[in-house]
Amino acid sequence: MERSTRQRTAIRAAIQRSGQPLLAQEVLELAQSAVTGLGLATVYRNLKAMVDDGELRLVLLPGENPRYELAEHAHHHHFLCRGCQRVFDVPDCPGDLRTLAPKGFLVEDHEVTLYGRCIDCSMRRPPRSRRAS
Amino acid sequence: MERSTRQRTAIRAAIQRSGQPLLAQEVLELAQSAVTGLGLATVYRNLKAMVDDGELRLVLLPGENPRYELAEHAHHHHFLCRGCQRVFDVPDCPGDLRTLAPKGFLVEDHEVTLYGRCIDCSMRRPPRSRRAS
DNA sequence: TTGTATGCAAAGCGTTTGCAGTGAT
DNA sequence: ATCACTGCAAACGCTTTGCATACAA
Repeated sequence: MERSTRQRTAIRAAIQRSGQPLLAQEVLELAQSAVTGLGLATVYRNLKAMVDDGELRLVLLPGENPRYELAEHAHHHHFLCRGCQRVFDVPDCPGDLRTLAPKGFLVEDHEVTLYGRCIDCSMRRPPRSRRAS
Repeated sequence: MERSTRQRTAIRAAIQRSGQPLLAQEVLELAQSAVTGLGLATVYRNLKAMVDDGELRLVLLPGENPRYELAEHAHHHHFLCRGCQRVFDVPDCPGDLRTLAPKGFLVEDHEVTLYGRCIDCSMRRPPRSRRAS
């Protein structure tokens, strides 16, 4: 049976309050303000359990360590800000990408990641150039 | 100055012959047939040097270890086969994805990964269902 | 001969696991 | 009183680095 602990409550609250996909390390830091002495292994174990429960979703971006977000939202993608390294939800989806694959290949899923500057960082220090995307 | 060694030659040849993005471990195994005693550290050092030279391109897919491919081709994406774990080039590109991002966000780049079954695996053992993509 | 490249082993980094002790039920 | 959960430390898988030797120039 699954028990309700201060640790799990703090971990859930940290992700809920942040509103963004978080790294395990970020979850630890946020949750430690509620539970001093919280250990990283506990964070990992709870994150894994919550993903298995379907409460959280694993957010995997190319070359990035795993992040975790609430599993509320439907199919969506992510935006990684090169200024602050934060990840934001992208509610839209380019739609059917099946036609991109070579003939005879079956496309079951797709993943789209956008890179650039979030609204905060684009106002703070605009990039000098931007490749077309 | 950069030297031409049996090791580097074998590493380059392995990637050229395979025609697919390869993991460091896969490069090692292929190149070892030409250079017995080849070490993994040498593979990593050469891959890194060749990426810096612009000869190779790093292929980062969500949740996957880095792969390496020849830097010949223009902008393209990748298809990861769930049957054989091999990665294939996807020559096409959905095009402009800038409009997907929230207002005020600057999109500089994008990455698209398709998941499914390659032509070999789709003929060998067709999947029972396929989500729309 | 010179100094980059190599192979091995050790170190790093993020994540997972073993274990004895803690605490929710 | 149970037994799942916790914290710590050790183990893991992949990648990088230190160091003495080998070899391309």
